[in-house]
Amino acid sequence: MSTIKDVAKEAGVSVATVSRFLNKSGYVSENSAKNVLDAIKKLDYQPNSVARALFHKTSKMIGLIVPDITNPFFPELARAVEDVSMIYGYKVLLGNSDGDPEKEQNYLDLFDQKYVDGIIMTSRSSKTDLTLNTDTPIVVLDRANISGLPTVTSNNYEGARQAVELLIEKGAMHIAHIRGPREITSANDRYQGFIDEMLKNNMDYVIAESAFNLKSAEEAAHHFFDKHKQIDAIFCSNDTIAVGFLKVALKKGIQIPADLQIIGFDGVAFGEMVYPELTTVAQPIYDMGAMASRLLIKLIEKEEPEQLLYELKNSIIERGTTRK
Amino acid sequence: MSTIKDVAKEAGVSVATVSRFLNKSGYVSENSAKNVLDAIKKLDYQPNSVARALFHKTSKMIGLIVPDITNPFFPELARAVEDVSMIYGYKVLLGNSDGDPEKEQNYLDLFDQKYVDGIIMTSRSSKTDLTLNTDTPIVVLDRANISGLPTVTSNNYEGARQAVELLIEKGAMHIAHIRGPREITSANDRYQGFIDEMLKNNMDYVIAESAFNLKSAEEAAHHFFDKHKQIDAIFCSNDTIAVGFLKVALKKGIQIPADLQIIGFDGVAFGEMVYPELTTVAQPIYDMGAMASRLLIKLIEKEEPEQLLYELKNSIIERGTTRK
DNA sequence: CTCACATGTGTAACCGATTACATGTCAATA
DNA sequence: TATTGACATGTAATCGGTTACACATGTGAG
Repeated sequence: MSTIKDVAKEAGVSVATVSRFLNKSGYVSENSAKNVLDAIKKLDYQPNSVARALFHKTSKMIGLIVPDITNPFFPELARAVEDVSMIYGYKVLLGNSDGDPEKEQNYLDLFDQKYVDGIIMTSRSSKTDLTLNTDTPIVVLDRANISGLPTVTSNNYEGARQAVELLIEKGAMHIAHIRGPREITSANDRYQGFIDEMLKNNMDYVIAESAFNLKSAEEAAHHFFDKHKQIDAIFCSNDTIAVGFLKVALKKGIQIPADLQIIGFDGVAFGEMVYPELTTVAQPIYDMGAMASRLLIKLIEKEEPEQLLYELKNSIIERGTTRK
Repeated sequence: MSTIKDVAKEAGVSVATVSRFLNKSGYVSENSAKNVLDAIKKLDYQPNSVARALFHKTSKMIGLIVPDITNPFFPELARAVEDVSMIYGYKVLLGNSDGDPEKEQNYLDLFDQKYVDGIIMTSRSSKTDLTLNTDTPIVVLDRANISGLPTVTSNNYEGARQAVELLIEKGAMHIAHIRGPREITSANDRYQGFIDEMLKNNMDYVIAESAFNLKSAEEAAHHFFDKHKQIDAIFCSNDTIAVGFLKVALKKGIQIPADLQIIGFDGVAFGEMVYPELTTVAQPIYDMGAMASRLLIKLIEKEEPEQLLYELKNSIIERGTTRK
């Protein structure tokens, strides 16, 4: 690897001139410019971004913290973040936190040491759990409960409401909701949206609970179907739960969607892999990631963003687990 | 953010002493050590890793290039890489290449500029497509065709063979293989394993082809089922294709596994989400990622690794798309 | 009583960039 | 002719660490 000194020597100028050439700052004569350019090509020189980072206290990197990249919601988010960051010249440092505030703090510290320019995190921690370095802008994604920080979410409440509307419109009489964990804001919002819309329609409902993973969902489903024979529609707090219920229902020989309609939440890719395909309230996952990146980059570049809270709209995708 | 100078001043010693203390190198008196430690705590000092990186030409980061983190195979790999890297104190810089050699090259260059200590890449490019910086160790994952580089794969040929064995054992008489793209080594190996085992058993076979995505698989499946009525078992080149065929078969009212058995390859999470659950040749995805990290870290730390090619074993997971 | 060596510490060079500042040339202007 | 400002370039300080080296001091061996 050649350095700016090598280039300077090769071009017969000082390092300052090379630097000015590279950054198009200050004056460089045409002649020098040519020599420097030739030298750069000859030596295959690439400026060292660590040295730059040290001087500028800036790394052109953004840190991304997700609970678990293995959870199908996050790869798409991560992809979006990377895609738009890339456009603006930022690279992505990835961290999995498992939702553990300690791991989150580790990454936060680490990111600061590396002079990342900004951080995007999906977290259920509250502001008080974390020591935030106030010079580094942070955008919070999906779970909107680190109060005061710029946030990108979707309207979970409204999405849940619409899910219920759809089920009713499709003739459902006895609707159940499988809610997600109580620590997760979005699960609570979806729950509330469900409740409110049911009450508005004067309908009775059944609530069950499951974690956001397949195993937990299947267990819940087994219990559920043993107990509640009359239910003809289920709104699940996310697609994983929905798929778990779908599987168990199929196994029990329940006709989907004739006897039982199911609607999930998230709009994650595997909703299309199951049969019947899963009807769901789709979050604009990619857009949320892209939005978060753009917001963060505005913050980094000290532009005034229009808003600090972006709540994107969900849209219902009707597929095979609800009636035509 | 406080610097080593602040700490030195606070502790009443020179920066060299602080540095020696931090790195446990050279001599530091007990008294100085105590003062330094107090100062560090008081100032909440964290050494700046950019400055360190500049001096050491080392960043404690490893670069990970995957084609597309959105492809369900890679999150688990990425997770494994991050988990073991973390243990050894390395962080992960992520890049999606979309299999494009130009993007791969971009990340490679970028990683060098950032002084990453090593690189893990999943790539179908050949060594000649890429300009590799020879000081930075690289481990290639999954697709073993950048010849000469240390590699971690699974035995695709053998896995395919076993898949055929299983189908025959389960009474399949007319077996088809849906092969993956010809540019992908692992798809070719699986194809070859299929062919060889079929010939060995003196059986006729049908070959069809599909890209590794759901849409392409479903299209292929529609064509396939229209044309080949007598087929009673299908070995698919990966789980995505298998799920696509499963869906279309179910839609056509084909009984699975009674009339048609299906086996996939990869062992990706959504194989358990469909019903019937997908029988598959499971790659030890997490282990492969972990192995690649450990191998890379050995290379980084100039330890002599035992081997340069690790070929892990696949294992068949019998689930619902093959007979009991 | 020296000498050798372990212990302890500070000064300054260095990693590879950026940039403030000084210096110098040259043409246009007063 | 003296002054000014645009153009051009180099020197050296700086970012925040690490470490070679020089220079103490103290202790035990010969």
